[in-house]
Parts: sequence; structure tokens; C-alpha cells
Amino acid sequence: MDVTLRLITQRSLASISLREVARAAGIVPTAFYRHFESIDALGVELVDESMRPLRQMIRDTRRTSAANDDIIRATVQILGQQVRDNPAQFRFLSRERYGGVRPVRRAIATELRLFTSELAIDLARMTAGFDLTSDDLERSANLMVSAMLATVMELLEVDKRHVQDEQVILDRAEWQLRLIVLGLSLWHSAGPSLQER
Amino acid sequence: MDVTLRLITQRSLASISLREVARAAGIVPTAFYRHFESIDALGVELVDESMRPLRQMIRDTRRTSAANDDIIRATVQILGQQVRDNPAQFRFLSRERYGGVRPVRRAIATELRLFTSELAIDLARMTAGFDLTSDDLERSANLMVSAMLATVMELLEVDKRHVQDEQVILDRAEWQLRLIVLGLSLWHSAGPSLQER
DNA sequence: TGTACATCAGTGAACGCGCGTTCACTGATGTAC
DNA sequence: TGTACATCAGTGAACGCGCGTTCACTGATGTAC
Repeated sequence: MDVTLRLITQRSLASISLREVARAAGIVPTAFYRHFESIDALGVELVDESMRPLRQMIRDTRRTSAANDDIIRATVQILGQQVRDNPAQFRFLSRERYGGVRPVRRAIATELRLFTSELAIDLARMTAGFDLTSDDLERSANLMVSAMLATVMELLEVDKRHVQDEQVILDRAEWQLRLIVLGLSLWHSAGPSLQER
Repeated sequence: MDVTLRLITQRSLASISLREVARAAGIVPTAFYRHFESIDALGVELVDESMRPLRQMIRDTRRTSAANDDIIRATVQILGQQVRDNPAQFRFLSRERYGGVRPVRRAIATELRLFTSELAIDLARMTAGFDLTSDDLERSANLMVSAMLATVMELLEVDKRHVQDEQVILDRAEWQLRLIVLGLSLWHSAGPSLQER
């Protein structure tokens, strides 16, 4: 699984062969079948492995938020750190999220839905005074996840020679999350004129 | 190019062969070279073709917004219509945006940056009284594009037997865009306490 | 209007290659008695 | 402690197949004079 993550740094899972994986792992092609039924099956297992940094992100954020009064900044910093520490996992997820074969795509969609729900729970705590429905929370968590995934993808495209670009992307993400929370804080006091027109 | 769009409904560009394209087009493999140097070159040309519906979207929205007071609803409706009318193009863009080979990925990134700038211009007109910097506009246009692309991807995954799911996704997109505009409308009056903490 | 030539999309045979998968086998490690 | 057997990861030969690319060729259409 490790060598596969390394192989798909440059290309997608669909375009690498069983023999390439075996070669990179230092085994003979037939030995591959001792571990996985096919490349697709390997892909599905990789989803689980690759979601680990995201789950870690939630834990880190929850631990941090108790001691930190700027939770948005902390969240974005943790995101940047996780992407820096686990580029292959994040690359795999963003590559295969829509580009991959169906079973892998579905596995990722399921995991991301869980992730969004977790975020909605945290968001509920953060916005306790805002009088939001669970639908509101789910939709805004979904928007935040979209923004964060777009951020991840752009971070991964940053040329290593222009590290300062990373900060520009992270600053933008922070600004965007702040805008969303600001919108939420005023959602119900804004009245129907802004909400429905 | 048409048969290629049809072929990648199920798989990514990286996983289809020159011979498959030729076969589907009803020509002999060697005749492919009369038209394109390689599959990658075909991909780059497909980007241009596939961006057409997006450009059309901007034009439609501009034409509509003059006569419509709920521009957000109109925008989301136009988005849904374009995706319904050009699924193959949108599927190609979302598949290859991060999953594709580098030249295709870069071509898409460039086009989307242009699209974001166009949106920022329209947004400037919409939010004329809000006192936003061009940086604010660019960042919020970027967030809107992220939200819209995520919407497109989910629309494309909708099972044809559950057409009502489409409306749920579009409603959410509308809600999200509305939230962003609401945030923008109050960005400068919110004061530093909400913006920087 | 007729002739000669250029351009162009497509043909079909052939090549060497890497692919996924099968099969019978090996040798090390673990387990039962 | 010793013996017999099971499990397991890996081996290596072999298969038929689809691949990208080369080459010399065809026949229709367009163009110059």
C-alpha cells in the first residue's frame, strides 16, 4: 500500500498496473494476489488508510479548540500541517474522489459524508447562540468541506520552490471559513429580504 | 472528440487507449494520428470544448440578471440546466481537474482561474454598496466556484432513478451561495471582533 | 474545360512490449500432539 | 523435546491479448495552369 501511494503521486490509480505495484514492492506479480484481489480492492483499502489524517485533523482541532480562542485559524493551521505531513494520502483522496473507479469513489464519498457530519457537530457547538437548524448546520459544514478540499488540492499543486504560495492559499481558506461563520452568525437576524431574494 | 467524451463517462482519460478511441470513432488506429498527436493532446483540446458550457453559463446569467431580482436562484437554475444539457463536458472537467495528467490539469486550472475572475467582476457589481476590496471579491468568487464545482460533481453522481435528489443538491447550492453573499454584505460592518478572532 | 499534381483522411500489415492471470512449485514459520 | 503437518508469502514459466507506433499504400477532393 505504501509503494502504491508513492506511485500515484504522478498518475491515477486507474493508470497503474498490478505489475508496476509488484515491481515497486519488490515482489513478483503473482505474489500480489496473496494480499489483494485486484488493484481496485487495494484502492478501497487505501481509502481507509488515507482518511486517517482527516480523522486526526478532527481530533487535533477538538483538542486545540478548548485552549484556543481563534478556532478558525487553528483549524486552517492544522489542515496545512496535515497536508504537509501526509501529501500522498491527500493526493490519493483528491485524485480519486471524482477521477477514480466507482468502488473507490463511493468509498471516499461515504467517508467524506461522515467527516461532514462530524464537522456539523463541532459547528453546532461553535454557533450555539445562532439558532440554526440541523439542515443549516449540515449545509454549511458541506460548504466548509468543499472549501477545505479545494484548499488541499491547491496546496498539493504548489511548486516546492514557491513555499510562500502555501501561505497565500491558507490565508484565503481562513478568510473563506471566517466569511461562512460570519454569514451564519447573522443568518436568522438578517430577515427574509436577504435570505430569500 | 465526441466519442472520447462518451468513452470517459465511465473511466478517466488516462485509462482509455488510443485504439479504443479509434474503434469508437470507426477509424483505424493509425488514422487517429491525422487528428491528434496523442491522447494527451486530445485531452487538452477537450478542455477548451468542455469549458464552453461554463462560458455559456456566465453569458446566460448576465443576460438573466438584468431582468431578474433573485440572481442567486437564477444562477443555480442555469447551473443545473447546463449540467443536465452537457453532462459529458462537466464530467470530463471534474474527472480530470485533479485526476488527470498534468497538461490537462493545468489547462483546466487556467480556465477555471479565468472563470473565477469573471465571476468576481459580476460579484463586484452585485455587491457595489458593500465596500469590498478586490481581494475580498476574488476570495469569495473562489469560494463560490468551489461550491459550484462540488455541486456539479454531486449532480453527476445522482442516480437517474432519483431525480428528486437533484433538487436537494441545487437547493443546498442556492442556500450556500446565499450564505456567502449574506456574509459579504456584513463583512465590513461586522467589525474586527468577528473578522479576526 | 481538361490535365497534372498536391493534400488529406483513412487503410492494413507488422513489430515488439507490458499486461493480467493460470499453474505447479518452494521454503520458511507456526501449531498440534 | 521431537515429529508431522498446515499455513503462508513468494517464485518463475507460460499463455493469449491489446497496446502504441512504423511503414508503404489508397483513393477522394481541392488547386494551378
